[in-house]
Amino acid sequence: MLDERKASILRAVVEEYIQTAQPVGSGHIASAPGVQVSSATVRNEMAALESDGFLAQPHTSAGRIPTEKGYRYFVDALTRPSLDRTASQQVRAFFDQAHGEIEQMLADTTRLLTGLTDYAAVVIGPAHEAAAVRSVQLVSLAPRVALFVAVLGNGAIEKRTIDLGEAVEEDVLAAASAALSEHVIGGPLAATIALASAPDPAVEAVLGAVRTAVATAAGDDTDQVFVNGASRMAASFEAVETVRSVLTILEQQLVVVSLLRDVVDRGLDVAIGSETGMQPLADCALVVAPYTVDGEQVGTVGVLGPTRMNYPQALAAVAVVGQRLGNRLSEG
Amino acid sequence: MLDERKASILRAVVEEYIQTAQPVGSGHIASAPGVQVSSATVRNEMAALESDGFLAQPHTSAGRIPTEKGYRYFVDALTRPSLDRTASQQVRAFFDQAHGEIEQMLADTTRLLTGLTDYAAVVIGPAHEAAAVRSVQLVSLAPRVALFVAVLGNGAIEKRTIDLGEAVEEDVLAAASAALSEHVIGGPLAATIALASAPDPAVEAVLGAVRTAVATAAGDDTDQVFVNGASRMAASFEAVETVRSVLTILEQQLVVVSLLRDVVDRGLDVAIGSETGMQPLADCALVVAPYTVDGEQVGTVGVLGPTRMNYPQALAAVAVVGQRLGNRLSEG
DNA sequence: GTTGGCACTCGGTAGGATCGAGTGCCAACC
DNA sequence: GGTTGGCACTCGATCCTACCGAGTGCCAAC
Repeated sequence: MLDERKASILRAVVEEYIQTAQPVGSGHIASAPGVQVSSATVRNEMAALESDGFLAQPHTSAGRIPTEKGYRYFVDALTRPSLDRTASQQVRAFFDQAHGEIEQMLADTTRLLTGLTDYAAVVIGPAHEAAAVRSVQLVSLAPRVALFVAVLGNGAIEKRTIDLGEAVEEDVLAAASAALSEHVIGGPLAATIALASAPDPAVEAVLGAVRTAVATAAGDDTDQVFVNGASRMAASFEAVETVRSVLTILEQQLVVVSLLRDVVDRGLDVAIGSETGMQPLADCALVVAPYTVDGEQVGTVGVLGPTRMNYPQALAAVAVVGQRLGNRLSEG
Repeated sequence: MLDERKASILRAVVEEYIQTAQPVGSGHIASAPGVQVSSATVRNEMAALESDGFLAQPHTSAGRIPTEKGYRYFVDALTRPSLDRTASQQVRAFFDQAHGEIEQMLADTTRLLTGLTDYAAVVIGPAHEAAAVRSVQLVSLAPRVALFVAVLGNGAIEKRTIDLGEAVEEDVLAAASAALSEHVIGGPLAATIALASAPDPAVEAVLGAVRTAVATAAGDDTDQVFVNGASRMAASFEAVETVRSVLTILEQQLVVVSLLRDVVDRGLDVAIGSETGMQPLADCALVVAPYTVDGEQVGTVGVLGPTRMNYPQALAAVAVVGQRLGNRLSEG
């Protein structure tokens, strides 16, 4: 725990550095509001903060910049989420008029977040496993190929191509559809698909193909990920190499999902630099918030920016968007 | 038209510059295979090529770099698409094992293209307008909300949230589904949706809602766009600012679609720099190829790289991938 | 028409001087 | 004892200069 004055100085350093991206010297801090001591005193305190690991010096005769520990303390103890009026109005307006397909809405949500924060935004869609099935159907596409289509309660669709092996009559397909409907509708897809069966061996063969098709891809890459604002990363960093490696991460949906999930599972709302566990994100910070639909945690929203991000704003934006998105999806 | 020797020199300059990204001097060219004259002669020819607008000099005492006109001549007259063995095997292997959902396959196709070329890849999915409908269905999601689901012949799904205005009985929804099925199945969705009607006013009301919902969003953003390898842009350019503006373009799906469509419509397979018509792409070249399904042109594949891209390779890769993708989608 | 020769250009690099923001330390002060 | 003004010091950034060399344009000779 830092004493009052050290805390004020650390806060001032972080805030200044976030704004200017330049190492900040004792002079600037001494003239900042909230610090009423001379630059010499500030220097002493900053030296102490440095030896405690909250600040670092790029080189001897430069100002200080916050370390990861410094940012962490800032986030945990020195600031609180805050969203300005226009931003919260923007959020309100967005969710008031949001409508249409769920995928479109989630994609638009990423745009909202990048607009609010000017960082890259990620939204992970509600997991399909949990959602109740409203309708299932088998549609013949080609003599030996059918499409299994399940409509979920939230308007999402789960589909799977079924290789039937041999030509199957329309009415067998219809019978299989009926058998599936009977057992699956109203429950979650993954859990109930095993229950469907039929006495007729031809129908049963089709059901078998459907079961395996649904099982194989389940939980694998069924998560829908929406990413937006990757171009903002280029604005946040000087080095092209940094931009490239961060973009590479953002392009890998599976990596992004596990990254966000991991952070949420650790109970964090911010992961700073190495806390992300990914070396290419050493200069990045990730702000996340899970959202709940009908009380159940089903997805995550987040923004990815430089470690010197505007944490109060990002935290507030992500929190309120997650909250609102959950509400919006809960009402159906 | 350039004489033989000027052509050889231009080709050598372009090839060298593509490889090294450095202005190339007369000495290098004179020692290149296919040019048997002294550097002095090369200098004379290069001066001529410059005054004809094929080459440019960054500054007086530097080598030459190709202009857009130089690249254009190179592409049109000095080179032919060529793909090395391993690359064509990669393509073959990919399409031999490609299977599953169409969206997944298209997304994987972008990955194939970035892998082949090391540039950003774009695939525009088959337009839904043309595809024959295999199945339509109305699924109730909430008391006043239904989901219209159409399964298309290629395995794609078109869906639309329907705001019913007031609560509608299950059986009315079923009747509307049946009426839709009757008129729409077998034809293209956009064209046949207007035909569906029913005597019962309650059912007709539902059908009206469906018609407007399908009509409003038709042809708007129904194109599926898949982009991959944006991080490669960062590797191609020095300036972060360039990377940022190109990324901004790639993030706007509508812009990407109209860009590719525009190039294809002009009958080009390559758009170089300002030929793209987009200022931020001044340093980029776009290689595209439309693909056909059952003889009809339904989509486009392309790669976006720096103007100094490997045209022979990119042209060949895009052409063969477009060809194979069309075949793959035609066989159903 | 081609070529070797040559003076010239000019970006890139290296070395050196200077500047100034910022530091650590110390003695004086309250 | 904590705070502060003063001061010598550090070191990156900036600017200048010299220099190098790749490359050019031009010209006279072949």
